[in-house]
Amino acid sequence: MKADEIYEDVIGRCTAVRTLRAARVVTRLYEDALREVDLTITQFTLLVTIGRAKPESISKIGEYLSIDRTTLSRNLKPLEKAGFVTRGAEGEGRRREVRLTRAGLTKLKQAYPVWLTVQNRVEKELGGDEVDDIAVALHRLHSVESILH
Amino acid sequence: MKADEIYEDVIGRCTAVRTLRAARVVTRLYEDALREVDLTITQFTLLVTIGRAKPESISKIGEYLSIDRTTLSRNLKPLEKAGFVTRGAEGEGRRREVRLTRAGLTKLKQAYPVWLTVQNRVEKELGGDEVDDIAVALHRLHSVESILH
DNA sequence: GTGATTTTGATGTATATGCACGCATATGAA
DNA sequence: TTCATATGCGTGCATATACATCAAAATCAC
Repeated sequence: MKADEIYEDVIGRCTAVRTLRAARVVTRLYEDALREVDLTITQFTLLVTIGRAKPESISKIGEYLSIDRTTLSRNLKPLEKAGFVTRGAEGEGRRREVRLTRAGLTKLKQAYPVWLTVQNRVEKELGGDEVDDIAVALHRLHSVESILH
Repeated sequence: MKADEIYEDVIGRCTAVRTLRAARVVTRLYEDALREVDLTITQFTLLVTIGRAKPESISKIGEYLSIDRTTLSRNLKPLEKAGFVTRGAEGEGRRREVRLTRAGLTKLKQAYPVWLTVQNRVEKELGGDEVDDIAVALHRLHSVESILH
């Protein structure tokens, strides 16, 4: 196969190229804003997910966000250190409940308006319908993983 | 604002949550396959981009892929070490042309069928139209960055 | 041509990501 | 009960990501 044909094919339709590039762009937009409240977008997401789900294990968080548990094990450390999240004591069995602390909730409430500003800006620029399309498409993509495995 | 309202709002429509989750899923799909030829999806993408664009600087690669030049500076190291990519000699000015070597092209040709298999599988599972929607939506998203900055 | 500005690049630091692996725990089978 | 299997967790390792900062080079203004 000609090299040029490979280049055009991959650049022309690789889903990974597009998705990863989009992820970089989106990450930068949200991180730019959230820096003001000293949170990364992942940390913000984790605070929300933990507050909402009160997960009985980090593995559960991982299922929802499609993050490997070993990654989460490390992602939680800055949040624990900052006192935004607590985990069940080490001794009580293997499963360790994850909980949002009062300080974590305070931080979340402080970060929410910042998130809202970026979110609204992104939706406005993309157009509501388009955001819906992305939502549907990405949700579908999320489901694909289990199908393929 | 009630905590529950924050949770539902963010989980319900955060573009970053959706995009990053999609990126993790997609990354895993492609990396699973490409492991066979000992490349990450980013490395594969870089080989294609460099081969095609023959970029006169890493900054140019970054523009196309929306990757920070400092990130690229490091991402290229494994590829240089493996002999897939060369850079203009250190002495000849600040800009250093990036080129795909013969070994890099060989590796790319070896990896292409592997990529093709995943790509076709993903497109089949998502459906062609849907992939187009994603493409359009993500391309639009890519443009947003410059609008907002 | 010289000086100011911009562009380009690399390193320090910190987070994010996940695989391989080993360990602890919980569950089920006999 | 005891052994085998499932599940849950953390560390070692490697890559990915980008900001702040410093240094070098290129470009522009005059």
